[in-house]
Amino acid sequence: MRPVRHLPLARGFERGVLPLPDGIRAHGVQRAEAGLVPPDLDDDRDGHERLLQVGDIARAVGKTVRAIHHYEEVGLLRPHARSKGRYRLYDRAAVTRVRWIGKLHDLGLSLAQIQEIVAFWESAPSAPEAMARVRSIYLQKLEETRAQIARLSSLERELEASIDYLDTCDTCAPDEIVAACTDCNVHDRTQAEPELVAGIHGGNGHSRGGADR
Amino acid sequence: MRPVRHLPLARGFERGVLPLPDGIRAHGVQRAEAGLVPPDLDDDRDGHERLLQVGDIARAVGKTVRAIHHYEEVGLLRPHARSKGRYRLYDRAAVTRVRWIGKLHDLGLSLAQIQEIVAFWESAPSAPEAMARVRSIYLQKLEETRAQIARLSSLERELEASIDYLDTCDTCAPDEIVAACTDCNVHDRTQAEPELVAGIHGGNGHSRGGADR
DNA sequence: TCCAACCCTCACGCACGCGTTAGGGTTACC
DNA sequence: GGTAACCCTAACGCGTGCGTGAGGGTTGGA
Repeated sequence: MRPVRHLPLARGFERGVLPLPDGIRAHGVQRAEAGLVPPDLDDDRDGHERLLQVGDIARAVGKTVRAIHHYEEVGLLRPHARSKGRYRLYDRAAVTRVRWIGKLHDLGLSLAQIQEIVAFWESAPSAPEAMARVRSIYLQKLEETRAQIARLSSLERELEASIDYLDTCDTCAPDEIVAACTDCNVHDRTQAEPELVAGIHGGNGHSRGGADR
Repeated sequence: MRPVRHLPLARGFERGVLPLPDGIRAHGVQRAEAGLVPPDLDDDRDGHERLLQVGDIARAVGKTVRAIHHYEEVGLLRPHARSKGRYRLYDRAAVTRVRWIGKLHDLGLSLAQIQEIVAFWESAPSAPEAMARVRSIYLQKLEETRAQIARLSSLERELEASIDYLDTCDTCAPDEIVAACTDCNVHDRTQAEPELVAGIHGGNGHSRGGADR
């Protein structure tokens, strides 16, 4: 049983399932007005591409400056040039690159794995070979993604069933104690309790009289 | 920009995207003949439920013993009893419980968040209230799960498009150098390069002649 | 010339979910 | 009573993907 790669869940909903105690709040989301690149960033009148600073990239893709730096540290990205003061300067391909990194990451690849792709690409002997390799990786990811969608769809159905089931609890006596849920009788006996409901009670030791074999 | 909860990807496919060098192999998967509980584990002739050891639970749900211990450490699970020699003994509800934990975890809840649910449940003043709470959590998760499915489906389409696109590369001259891909002309010019393809080349510094503003 | 807003390079920190020794008892069958 | 297969507690380790200072330089407009 091995560590398992993960796909990101709905961003922004992950801070806790019960209300946070007062004073403990997830802190602000940086000033990422994502998607916007300074309006005059297209081309210079000399036809030169105007270069972007790291903050521009970060804002354009909705990541932090630190993240961009980190991608560079692990060999996923390199600035096109440096200013005299050693500021990193990027061309617009860098934006595409960082978005690409984000998507592969969303697909469950670790940064190290993405780096493998980059390294392979850059050292590939011939173009068709490189493309074939990438294609096969994408093909595998496609399968995995479909499998993941299937798993999530299954969980989706379980959630729906559980929610339906829990709806019935409204009719339970309002002063009923939770311990009684174990053998509650307000539910339709023909339909088994969903696992997502059954798991809540039971399995935590105190079911019935203790036994010592 | 905050840490992001993750959903597990296809289990078992996450070991690396390029072939592993000889001798470096993902290590064995424990003897988890998952799903099987000793055949005579139902009930005792006395009507007593036969209790399970931690290893039985682990095998039944496909987790490691260490994981089961860990769930106990974080307050998600308690053995029904202990043997004279302090072995943990579980009833079968524990199997359901651990599966439940696994599913919620798959849905992107951290163990701490799951624990919040357990804690709330166990201290809830009334049954309908507890159920309502759980219901609302499930409802939220349902939405997030649907959003995640949508995101993955979108990535799925991107993968498909990219694979199609890369298919065309077969017709490229077999000795073409990868650097030439940047302005390759074997592809259908009417269709833009997918981002999953565009990100591979470019964005890594060496595009055209260096500039120093 | 001044200043706000950026950017630079270290480098340590952290959350999560267990893996992995290490050292030593327990069970149950033969 | 031997032994193989389990189980116990305690405690450190790790891989990932950045967050978060600290201390200090750079840019560019007013």
